[in-house]
Amino acid sequence: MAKQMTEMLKGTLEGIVLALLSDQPAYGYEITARLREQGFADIVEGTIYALLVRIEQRGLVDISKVPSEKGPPRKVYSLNAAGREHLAEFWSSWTFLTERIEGIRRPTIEGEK
Amino acid sequence: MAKQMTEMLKGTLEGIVLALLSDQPAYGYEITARLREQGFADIVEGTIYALLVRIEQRGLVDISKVPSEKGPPRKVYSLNAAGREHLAEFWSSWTFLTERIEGIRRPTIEGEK
DNA sequence: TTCGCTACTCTGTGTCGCTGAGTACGAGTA
DNA sequence: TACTCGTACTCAGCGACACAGAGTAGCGAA
Repeated sequence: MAKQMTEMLKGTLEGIVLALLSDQPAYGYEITARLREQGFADIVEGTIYALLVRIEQRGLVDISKVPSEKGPPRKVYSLNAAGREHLAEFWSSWTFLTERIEGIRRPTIEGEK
Repeated sequence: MAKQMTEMLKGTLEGIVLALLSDQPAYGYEITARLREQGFADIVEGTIYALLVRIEQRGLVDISKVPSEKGPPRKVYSLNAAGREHLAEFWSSWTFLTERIEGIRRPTIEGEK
């Protein structure tokens, strides 16, 4: 899906993961898998884990270790109050951006195609 | 509009500028002004010029110098064939991303708000 | 024992937007 | 003349983020 995607994901991937976590708690490997199902086929595992470390250090999530039947223990992340607030800000920024871009796209629709 | 915006603009700002240029040729200062009008109030001039240098080096735009009544000569950028193709790819990536994100947002709408 | 899946960690790299300062030109004003 | 103001572009350095790629570790099946 091209290198453009890599750049576009900067900033939005974090919001996407927070949104997933707001639906229900999850651990890294699971999040990666879920993203792949949802169409982000070439998301890199390392990227997700790094992102999770980041949002943990910022205090947006709570963590609990849960033993796994298969493999090492899971670090389960759940969104806390700060995380929900951050997510709300993300949605507001995202809405702002999409509205502007649609505004720019509109007059151009004839042009491309 | 927060630091989130800075990250979100990565990758998309280039598409936005290409879209503006596909509407009509323009020079740096003008593009900056136009973006500000359209709501991107705190876009930094230096960012736009750097971006223009980049897309020039990638051969997405043609350039002509036009004398200005007020100030230094203008570097007018116009989208060429490669640029239009790149723009089309941008729209396709953008559409992909917005669709996924809306798909994730939907089940969460109750949650935030 | 080896293979494969689960699950997480870590170091280094490139790209991008921002910061902040600088250059340069012309017109109006004191 | 000297000053300021608006136009127009340049540049060095910084921080944040996604990716590349390799490594560690646990478990079950062939």
